Amino acid sequence: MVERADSSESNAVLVDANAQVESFRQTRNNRRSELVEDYVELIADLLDHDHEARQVDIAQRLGVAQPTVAKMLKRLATEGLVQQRRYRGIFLTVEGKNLAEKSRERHQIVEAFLCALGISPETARIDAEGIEHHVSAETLRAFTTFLEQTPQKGGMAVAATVRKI
Amino acid sequence: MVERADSSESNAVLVDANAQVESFRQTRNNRRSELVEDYVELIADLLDHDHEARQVDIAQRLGVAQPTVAKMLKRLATEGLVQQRRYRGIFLTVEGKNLAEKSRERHQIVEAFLCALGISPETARIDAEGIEHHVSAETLRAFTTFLEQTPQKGGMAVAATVRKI
DNA sequence: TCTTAATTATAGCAATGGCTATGATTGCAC
DNA sequence: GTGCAATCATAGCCATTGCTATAATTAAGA
Repeated sequence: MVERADSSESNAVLVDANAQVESFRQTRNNRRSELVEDYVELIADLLDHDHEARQVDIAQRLGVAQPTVAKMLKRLATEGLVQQRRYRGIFLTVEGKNLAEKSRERHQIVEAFLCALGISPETARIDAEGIEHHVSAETLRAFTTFLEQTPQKGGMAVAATVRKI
Repeated sequence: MVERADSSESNAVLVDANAQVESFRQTRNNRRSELVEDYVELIADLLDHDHEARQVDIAQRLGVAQPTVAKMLKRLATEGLVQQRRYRGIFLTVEGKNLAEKSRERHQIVEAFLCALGISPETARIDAEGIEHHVSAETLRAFTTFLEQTPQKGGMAVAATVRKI
């Protein structure tokens, strides 16, 4: 190891390296599962609403091309989350349904929480879409607690949002 | 367009498709800039602390291999965010410093906000690392407002965190 | 000075997530 | 039943972000 400027030369404080690397690793892991969660959540919504989930609709809602969806669905099928019959719609397996339900609940809590903070519904919707995948169980509990403690704004929002489907 | 089950057959409510696609697009955009922000923020921290930022240190803190860092630094250099001299440390350009400062501030507000909600410091650190990149200006303002309104917990946390460097 | 350890650069590979273009299939309408 | 429009499958491309292995360069110490 080459000698270098000692930290005592600076009054700057740095987060512990081991802790920081853990944060980055966790975040990279979350990033990898984000897409999967988005898909199953969207498929569940479409199934509830239209009683079927077609590739074209998924593609249109995600804003990507249909072959992109086809490729991802293959992956989800090999992971046992969806069941696809050629030229038929997509269906969720039990495991897929469980993941979808978990993701949807978390998504709605995050979105309701942001609304309860006074953030506009549009911004809350956009930000929740990105934030939801990085919210740990502990943070989700804190959000829920906050919502319960502010019924004047949050309570109704949760009720309205959680009961959306 | 093939006729399909009408939505009136279900009491499920679906978010407007145009709005939803916008959320997903925004999130994909955010994901693309996440890494850049992580790098410049980390480089700024290392420069403040050690007066130099070496590839090996960046790699160690991010938990990735050194060639991964080398490749990314090339990209940051072509984007005008860092200046690298072969076999020398990395330095931030003015533009890089600005981005780093913005990212760092946002990061610290998010982390302090989570702490103020009663979330443990470890969890707050991990979750903030993932959440920060998906927090819009409006949401950041809401977080700041919340921190100012809860000085008993949040105020000190912000002060301590924001003044960390 | 000269060796050597640390650091950086580069080559090449894999997985992921996009895309366009095009062919295969299905199912409704006639 | 047949044809056509919609949908899905597949091929092949690109960019990104990770990796290992290895070469090149720097700088510290003997």
